[in-house]
Amino acid sequence: MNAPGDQKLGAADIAALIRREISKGNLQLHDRLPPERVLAETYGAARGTIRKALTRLEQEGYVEIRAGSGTYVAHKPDRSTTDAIENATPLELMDTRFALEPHVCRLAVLHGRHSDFDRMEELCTRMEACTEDPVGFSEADTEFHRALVDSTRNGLLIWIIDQIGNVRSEDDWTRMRHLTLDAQTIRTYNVQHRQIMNAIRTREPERAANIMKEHLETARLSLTRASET
Amino acid sequence: MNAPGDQKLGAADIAALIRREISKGNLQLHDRLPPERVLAETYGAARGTIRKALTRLEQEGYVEIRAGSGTYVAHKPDRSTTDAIENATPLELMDTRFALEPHVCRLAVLHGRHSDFDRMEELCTRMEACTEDPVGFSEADTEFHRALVDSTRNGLLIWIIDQIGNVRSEDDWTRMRHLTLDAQTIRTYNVQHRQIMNAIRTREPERAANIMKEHLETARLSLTRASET
DNA sequence: TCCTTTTGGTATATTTTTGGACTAATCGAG
DNA sequence: CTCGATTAGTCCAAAAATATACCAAAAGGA
Repeated sequence: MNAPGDQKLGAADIAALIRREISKGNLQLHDRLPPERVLAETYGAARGTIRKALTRLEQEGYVEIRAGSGTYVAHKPDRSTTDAIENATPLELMDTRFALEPHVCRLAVLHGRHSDFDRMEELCTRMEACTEDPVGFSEADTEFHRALVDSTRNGLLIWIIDQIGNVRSEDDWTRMRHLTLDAQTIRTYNVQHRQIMNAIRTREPERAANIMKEHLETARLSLTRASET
Repeated sequence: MNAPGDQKLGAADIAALIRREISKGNLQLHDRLPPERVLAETYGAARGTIRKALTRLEQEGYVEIRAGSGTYVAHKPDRSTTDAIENATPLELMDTRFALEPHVCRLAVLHGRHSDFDRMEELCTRMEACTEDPVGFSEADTEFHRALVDSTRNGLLIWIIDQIGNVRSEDDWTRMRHLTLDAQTIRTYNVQHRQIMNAIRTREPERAANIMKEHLETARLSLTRASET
């Protein structure tokens, strides 16, 4: 494990290593870490050094030291961005989109500008030319939803949906999605996209939101149908 | 990256390299960077040069130099996560909650368990005891909304709302929020929370969502009223 | 229960490491 | 050539790390 090139580790280094193990989740809440004397050996340092590192981690709230008993993890791992999103199941993603996108439509009505809408209709046109090209359609579709949320001018929403979109563009999800994309489904989507655009143009927030819900419902059906195959 | 053909690096170059490592996150907060003598060797420069670079980085606030101890990173890497959320305005947060929380209610009806609902009602009781204690109420309120989203069992949603909640617990936002929390407002909130709970208990997703919308509308009004003061 | 082992807590003398400061020689471009 | 930056040394003092010993609380087995 310890390669020959292991340099000397100071208390700060060891603290950083353990802190990272905890943040990463390798050491979970209430886990007991090895005795100081063992840690000393594994890290190749003296016990006093380990002790300094642990004392520091205790002050930072990462661990709790109980005399005679041991040292215990006392800190929840940070759920990192990537973890939360990468571990999300397709259904979780779907539910999240169900929460966000209809309201995004409402906000688009409120805050969107003509130039935003022009761009979105341009993408609609592009999608309509892709009836026989699922991959091309999928790309344009992602861009469309991205443009939609952009038009809300809400940086937080944009960021959230961007994160979600990053997953959607990979893995099984994409593959599964492409399976469901026959010409008929694409035509349905295109109609819905146009309807959404019209509702936004005519400043009808609730109608836009409702069509988006239908749109997502259609997508969810395709998804479950595909996963049953 | 630094191929054998590394030409002579000046103090400014080395400072730039290290600065970049820190910004990129390869060197994280509290990490100790190698001793000056080692850096001198790895960068192929004399110790005095390294020293100049480090001194400069210290003045810029990237590192902290402790005599006899070492040089430590004292700068958080730019994280898009925290940036997007920390720069969010209260109104953006509000719109995002408007998107998420009503749908969270629907999902709570679908996926929540009795134990979840018990916990939420316990929090309702706690809030009702805080009519004259805005701070206590606020804490319980945050926990309530957290418990609500927990009951959806959707890790992605939980993470998103967790992130948003972390901001909400700080800064002007909290201060502004407390200003708006007179006893009357708290009573209104409590009634709404109870109504939401009832709708979830009786498995009425749309009713729960609608009451949550009202609840958020109330909160938004309080907010705008406060910001006009 | 009692006894042993394990574990953290403390103390201390010693050695090593590390940054701080200074200097003279060297290199490079204007 | 001159001027600035760089280099390659040296010595210093503070900080950290080591090695060792002993104590007290907790845990576990007989």
